[in-house]
Formats: sequence, C-alpha cells, structure tokens
Amino acid sequence: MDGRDASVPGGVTIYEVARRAGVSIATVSRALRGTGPVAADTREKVLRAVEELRFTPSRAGVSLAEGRHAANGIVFPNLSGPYFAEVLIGYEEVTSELGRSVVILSTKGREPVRDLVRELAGRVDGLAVFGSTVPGDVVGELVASSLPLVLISHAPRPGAVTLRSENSEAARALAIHLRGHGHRRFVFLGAPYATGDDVDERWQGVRAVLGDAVEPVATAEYTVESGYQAALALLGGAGRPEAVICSDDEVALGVILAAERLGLSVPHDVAVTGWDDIMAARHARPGLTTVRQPMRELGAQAARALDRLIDGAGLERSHRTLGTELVVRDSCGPHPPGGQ
Amino acid sequence: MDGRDASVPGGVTIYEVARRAGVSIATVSRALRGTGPVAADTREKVLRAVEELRFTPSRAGVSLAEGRHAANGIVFPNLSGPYFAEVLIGYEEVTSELGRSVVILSTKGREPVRDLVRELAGRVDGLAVFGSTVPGDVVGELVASSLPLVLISHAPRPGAVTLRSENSEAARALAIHLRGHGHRRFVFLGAPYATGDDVDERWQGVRAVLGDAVEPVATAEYTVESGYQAALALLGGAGRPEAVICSDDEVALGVILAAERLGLSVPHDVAVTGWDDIMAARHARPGLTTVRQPMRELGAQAARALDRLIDGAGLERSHRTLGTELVVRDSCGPHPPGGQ
DNA sequence: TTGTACGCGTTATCAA
DNA sequence: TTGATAACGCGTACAA
Repeated sequence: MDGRDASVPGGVTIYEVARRAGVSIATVSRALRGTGPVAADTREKVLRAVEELRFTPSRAGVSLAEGRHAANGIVFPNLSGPYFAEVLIGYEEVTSELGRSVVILSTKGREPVRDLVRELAGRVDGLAVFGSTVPGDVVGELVASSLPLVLISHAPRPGAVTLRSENSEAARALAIHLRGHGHRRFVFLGAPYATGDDVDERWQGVRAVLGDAVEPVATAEYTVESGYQAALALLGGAGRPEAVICSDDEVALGVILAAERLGLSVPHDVAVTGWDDIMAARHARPGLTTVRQPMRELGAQAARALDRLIDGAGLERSHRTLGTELVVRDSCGPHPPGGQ
Repeated sequence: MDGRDASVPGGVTIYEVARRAGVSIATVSRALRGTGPVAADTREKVLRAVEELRFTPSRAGVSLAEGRHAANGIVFPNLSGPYFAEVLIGYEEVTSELGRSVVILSTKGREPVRDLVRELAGRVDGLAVFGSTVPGDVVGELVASSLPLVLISHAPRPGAVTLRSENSEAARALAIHLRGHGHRRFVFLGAPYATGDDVDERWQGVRAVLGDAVEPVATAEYTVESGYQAALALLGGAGRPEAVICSDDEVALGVILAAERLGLSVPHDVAVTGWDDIMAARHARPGLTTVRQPMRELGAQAARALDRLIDGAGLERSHRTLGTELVVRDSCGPHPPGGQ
C-alpha cells in the first residue's frame, strides 16, 4: 500500500491497476463503471487492485474521453453579504446532487473579467451568471457560444435562459402599504445601477405607485456601510423623508444604524424598509419590513435549469419568475396590536 | 463567425485553428502560450484564426498534457453563516490571483462524504479542508495521498499543513475580562463537539480561568436559531447564569434575541459574549463583545500555503496560528464612560 | 522558425 | 467475457 493519489501529477493510472489485476485496462474500466460484462471473479480482482493502489480515475482523462467536465460554474460579484451566499447554497446543493462539481468565480475588483469568464467557461459544462456581474458584451459572447447558460436575476434575453424573483408587484404592494401608514415623502435609497436589473424593477414599481413623492438616492454599494453613510447625510440634514425604501436589506440595516446614531427613532421619526429578508432582517430592532425573496430556491432552480439545458432536454421555458412575499414587521410604521 | 465554444463537447479544436491559419498545431500552441519562437506575421495569422473561431483550449486537454488542473478545492460544512463565507472569500481571491480556479464542496447533510471528497480530490491540484467537516479516516486518506493539503481551523497534524486562529489565550483574556465585571456564574454555550477543534480550545481556555464557575451547555448547531432555542431554556428557568460565553457570534446573537424575548436586559440581567466578530456583532444591540478572528486572512493564507505546497517550494512550516483580538463592546457588562 | 509525432489517462468500439 | 486499439485535445521534444 503506497499512498499515491490519482490526481493528475504522478497518480496511479489504470494501467497499473490492470497489470496488478492481471487484466486489460478495458476490463478495469468496465468493472469500475459497470458498463459491459465482467466475470464476477475478474471484478473481484480488479476491485482489490483498485483498493490496494488507491486508484481514482484521472478526472482530466475521464473528461477528455467522456467529452464532459461533470462540473458547472457560477459567476457572482462577491460573497460578502448573505444574498449571493444563499443563492450559492441552493446552487451548490442541487448541482452536487446531480453529480457535478461547482466551480466558482468572483468578479469583484478583478480585471480582465472576460478572460476569467472564458477560462471558467472552458472547464465546465454549463454556467450560471448573476446579472450585472459581467459586461454586456461578455454575456453576448457567452450567449453566442454553445455553452449552456442561465442568467440569474436577469431580464428575459433571447438565446438565454433567465431566472429572477418577482420585483414589480411586490414593490407596488410595498409602496401601497407604506402610503397606508400615512407617509408622504419617500426616498428610494440604493438607486439602480442598470436598467432592467432587480433594483431597477423595484424602483420602477415603487415609483409607479408613489410618483413624484419618491426620490431616488444612490449608494456607493448595496452594503450596510454604504447604507449607513448615505443615511447619515440623508437623515441628518433638512427635509428628512418620512420613509426610506431601500434597494435591499443590507442598505436598510445601514439606515437603521444611522438613524440610531442620529438619535432618530425607527419607525416613529423615519420608516425604513428593505428587500430580500436576510436573516438579520428578522433580528434587527425594530424588525425590518421587507420583501422575502426565495434566494436558495433561485440558486436551486438555476442549477436544475442548467442541468436540463446540458442534457438537452429540448428547449425549456426561457424565462421564469419566482414569487416573492411582503413581510411586514415594525420598521415601516406602527401597526395596531393584533393586526397584520 | 460561428458561435461555437471551446468547451469539451463539440468545441473548436486546435486543429481547426491550425488549418485556418495555415500552420501546424504546434505553432498555434506556441503562439498562444508564448512558449518558443513564432514569427510576428505567423502569430498574427494564428491570433486572427483564434478570434474568428472563438477558440479556447479545452481544459481537459490542457490538464492532461500539462499534468495539472490549475484548480484548487475547498471543503466546508455549509455556507449559511458569515464565517465560512468570509474564509471562502479570502481563499477564492488569492487562489484566483494565483491563476487557479476554485472548486467548492459542501458536506453538510450529504452522504458518502468520502466519495465526494475523492471526486473533488481528483480534479484539483490541492485541497483546503475545514477541520470537522470530514471524518477522520478520510482526512487520513488525504494525508496519506500525495495531494497537497491544508487543514483550516485544525490542530497540528503530522504530514499536513495546518492553520488556525489563536483560541486559548484569547479565551483566557475573555474570561478574565468577564470576571473583572464581577460575574460569578458562567455558562459556556455551544459546547465543543470534538476534542481539539476551535471551540474546544475556546472552552479549555475559558475553563482554565473560571474553573468550576463555568458550565458547558451544548447547542444543536452553531447557529442563531440554535443559540436562541438553547438560551430560552437556559435563561428562562431558575439558576440563570450571570454571563453566557458563546462558542461563536451566531449563537451569541441567538442568546441576545432570547433574552429580549424573555424580557431580560443584556448585559444588566445577563452578560453575553461571542466569537469571530462577524458584521452583525457590531450591529447588534447591545454591541456584542467578542473575539475578532481574521476570517478572510485565514482563507487567504490557506490558499497561499497550498500554492507553495503545490509548487513544491520545500517543506513549509507545518502549522501556523493567526492572531486574534478581544473586542469589548457592551454585551459583557457596563464599562465606565471613556474607558476601554 | 516551423512541423511531425508521441504522450497524457480515459472511454468505448470492435474482434476475438 | 476479454483484449487491442483508436479516439479525445493539447503540449512539447525533436527533427527539419
């Protein structure tokens, strides 16, 4: 028993197993994969040799011969907040269940994104890409290529399978709820970066209801820190809005922190809402009113769609929208006890 | 221009590029990799053909020829909390910078972990594995194999490179600080699962200072929810401890929630401390006293150590401990204004 | 400066 | 039931 591994460099090969078992490599392959007939005692010999040599087929050899990598990739901007991590959890779980490995790529602050994506594309059978993580032309290149592709949180796009959570209706419902609290002057904090992305849909939905009563204000990023900084300016000066509708929960948590810092009460002095329903939204004080988005399910469905695409099970529905749910807690305004 | 990709199945091959450019595959390879001499105009022709055909070398072919995967793996239990995600961020960043892809594997709730790890091991040049994610015999198998291996948050182990944050001293410092607040009856919530893991070191350090004054209490998991449930029982009954020292921040946040639910004030009625200094620790109310652990750095150093191991730059220090820092906020007890 | 040809580790076809 | 052997796509001595 020598402790060599079957990794590419200097690993045990199928030839050594074959020699040790006194058979040909074809027989070893058949015995291991269960393809084709193998006599019971022959199989025994082979399995023994495999065990003694600790043989694992070289993945590169298998990939080359099989014509597939048995791996899928996923591209996201970063993993700092809960959102992408949650989606990744769902994606990894399903992909792994389907017998494929998961290769990740974070694009945040990295330069030739095109090269990185190409490199990744070359080692997987399919790719899931978050909207807004990759320049449009690179997406175009991917779409043009024959590589199975799913775009997460992305608007419908011809030639690609897209997937996202519902934004517009939930945004309307949220705006209506806030107006019901009697708020009149709103700010949408975390203004959208790109037309058609998730945040843009939320903004459009909110504006459709509130019209000129809501003003968009940008943040540097969709993070707690950015929300905090933006809110210090927003809430500290004159003309403080009555309600701050945030692009997402992290920004909203930053606003709550800023309000506390400024000695303002949420929701009495200012109402705050988020989006996503990350875990901290429930734990925040006051509890954060938000829109729940099925983050893991988003990743899981992306993985399943990709699998179907790879297995070429016909053309599948090219766009899918997952349901969301308004979660009313205490940050949006006072509710009568026993009510909603 | 035909939109075929260079993925394994049916991709454009180097032969087609060579034919189109009117050269041999050797020249194409040289032109692309910069190995060996190529005439300027020849290179032009090759690059043009590459662009027109959208050629990307098949990763499987390259891996087989080069004898390396240009990919590293990482094994963790799950990605639910910030801890593993943060370490992963550091790991991915450095690994990517070093020109390698990152393949992830989550073991939580998955069954033949040994098979999954073997599968992963077969497609990477090196592996980072969190302590306690993989059965001991599987770790043994990995150590015995020739695959470069780094164990994160793991005790020193002959034959493997290990890496962890400092626990014992910080735990002592924390315990001493708490005793300084006048607390006398302690619970360590989130009792260790395994001897020698991070939490065990924390527990040992705390007990070394507090002796019989501290009692270990287990939680189902190291999560907010588990901490919450455990704390409901712990704080709701008789004999409530004066201070709850938690295995990590998430459990501690659960305790704070439970205290609030029970109408108890932190730190007045009960002091609470965590470990890790995740972002929510700062945002919690009261601010959570904790021990800061350099999570990203842990991942980054694991990646670098693995790289050195792979490039065979001699035997490197086989165990490394990263510094931690006691972060005193308000959850551990009242501090004089202007103090600490 | 360029091309031929072999090797990398598998899978799978086709004879035997 | 088994064994030669031809792909698979690429890198690279070695020869030209």
